[in-house]
Amino acid sequence: MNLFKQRVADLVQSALANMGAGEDAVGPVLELVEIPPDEKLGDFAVPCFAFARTLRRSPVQIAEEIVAQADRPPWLTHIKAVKGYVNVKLHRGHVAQHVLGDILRAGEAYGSREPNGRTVVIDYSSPNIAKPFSLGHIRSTVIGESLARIFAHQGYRVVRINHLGDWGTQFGRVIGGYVRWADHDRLEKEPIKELFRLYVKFHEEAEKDPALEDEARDWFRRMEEGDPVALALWRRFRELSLLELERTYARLGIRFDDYTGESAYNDVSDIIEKLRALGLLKESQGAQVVELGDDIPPCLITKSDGTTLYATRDIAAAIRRQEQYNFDLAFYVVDSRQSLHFKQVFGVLERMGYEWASGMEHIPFGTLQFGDEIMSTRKGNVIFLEDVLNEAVTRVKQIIAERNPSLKNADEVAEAVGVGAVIFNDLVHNRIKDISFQWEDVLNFDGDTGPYVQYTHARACSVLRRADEQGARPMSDGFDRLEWEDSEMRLVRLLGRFGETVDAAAKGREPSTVARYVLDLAQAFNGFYHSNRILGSERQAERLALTDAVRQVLANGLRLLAMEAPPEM
RNA sequence: GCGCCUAUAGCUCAGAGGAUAGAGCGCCGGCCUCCGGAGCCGGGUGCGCAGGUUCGAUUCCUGCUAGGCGCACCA
Repeated sequence: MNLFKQRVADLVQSALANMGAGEDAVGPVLELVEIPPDEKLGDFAVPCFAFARTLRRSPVQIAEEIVAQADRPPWLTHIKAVKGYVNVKLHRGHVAQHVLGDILRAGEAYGSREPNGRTVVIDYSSPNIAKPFSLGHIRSTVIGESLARIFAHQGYRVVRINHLGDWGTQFGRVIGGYVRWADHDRLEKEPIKELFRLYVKFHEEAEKDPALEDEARDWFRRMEEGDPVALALWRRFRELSLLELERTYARLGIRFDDYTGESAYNDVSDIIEKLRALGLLKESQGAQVVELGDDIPPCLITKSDGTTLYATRDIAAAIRRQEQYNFDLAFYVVDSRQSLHFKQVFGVLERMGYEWASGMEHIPFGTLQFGDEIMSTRKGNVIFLEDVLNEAVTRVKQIIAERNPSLKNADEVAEAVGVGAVIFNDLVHNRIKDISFQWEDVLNFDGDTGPYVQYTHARACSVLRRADEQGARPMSDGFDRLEWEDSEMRLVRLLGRFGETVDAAAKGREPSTVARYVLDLAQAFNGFYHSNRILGSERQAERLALTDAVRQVLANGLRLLAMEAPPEM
């Protein structure tokens, strides 16, 4: 639809020029073009209030003059001045031909852009290993993956990075717990759960006996110094955890390109040397810091005991990523509570003189809350992602058994729909808002949910399948020669907005824009479906084409959300 | 104390300066021997408060109120 939007802008622009108001006087019209609130008014509208000052006439008059001055090209059927707006209706056949033709031609690539030669590296998910993958991690994981798909669709080369939390004092605690209380049988059978138990127990005991924290710090110091005993334990924990993690990612349809974790950056002496050489490093209370001006607190580079901090490793990681991938943009899909941390990291990189630091961006998201409490791994107050996925899949299986017992691949479909429900429930929310996790929301599949969208897609597939069985063929060309009805055009217009929806999602780094769009499209199609006959109608061929276009765009949208689109469910 | 984020319908949330502010959940009432009822249609009280910018503010700015979060050796 951008094509038509541009045409409308050009039309009005040249009408204004005829009236003696060139672009230098009134500015670009394109930015003003909008979609009227009521479709009866037209496809596009240009408000004329902004021209009133320079033209020294009322908006109502200006709109009328524009209408009088404007050309009447064949793609336009109606141009009218209403209360200071210029309202334009497009030739329905031209629009349908443009939109449906594009969808048919592009298929999976509909709504995408040509490769732009730019690279974006996206750091997301990045769980602490040796802790279970809790529900708290799902936001970063699904938002990051969706952004990866959206940016790939926008023509970027995307590098998916999982910056594993495989280093740090939490391993000191796990080792501390391991040497005291390990259940070796259980460690073999349920490694993650056992390691987690040790971690939680250690944390609880340390609240009673603060000396334990010193012991944990000591274990971590030994790791950093290369102590073979500490490292062997650490390596085992890491391997066990990674196996579990990869199984979960497989369920979510995610494959990372780079699993370089924090442990790769435990030697940051070169960074520290560079900071010192640049004169950025200052000593403060025994620690080394970089000062960042009056607005934000200094960034801590090393602790007083000489060990490194998260920020230091993030700085090292950023430099390595730039060297390895030569990125234009680097996203960090991380909890909004860490925004100060990223300001500090980016600030240090800028002060180090790295121009590419301007392409670094923290993509914050709100906290997932459970009831009134924030989920805290330390307190053991967590819900495991696997449990949520399993509950959702079980619920889907029940529904399939009730309503579609003859479905083939029922288990596979239940997995796609159950997992999709969980993903969608997260992505449909604006990412910056806090989400309160409710079982009844995740396990409800009516209304604005993933299964609703998938169901609509399956329904469209079902219609097309039946048509095929009857030998009915969708129309494939010549859409411009038809008279299109209101209800059909409503769908065509919506289909035509998919590309700009993906643009907006990319620009705002906001997957929920796509989630909202697929809901709108599903809703519009279901409305159409219930009030219009497709098969057996006089308009069967064009409505089948419309159905196929809806199927395609829903599938494309779901894919950008990292969801499956099963043809039956 | 300083800083960041949030405030829209009973609840969960859309609305990135424009014409009567929209969905879903829940509640009530409907849906054709026919393409999938995880569906469709109907029913409504709302932009936290006060200023400002603008032809026009739910949207931008300032202040206030309320909630959440962060602020040196955790990540």
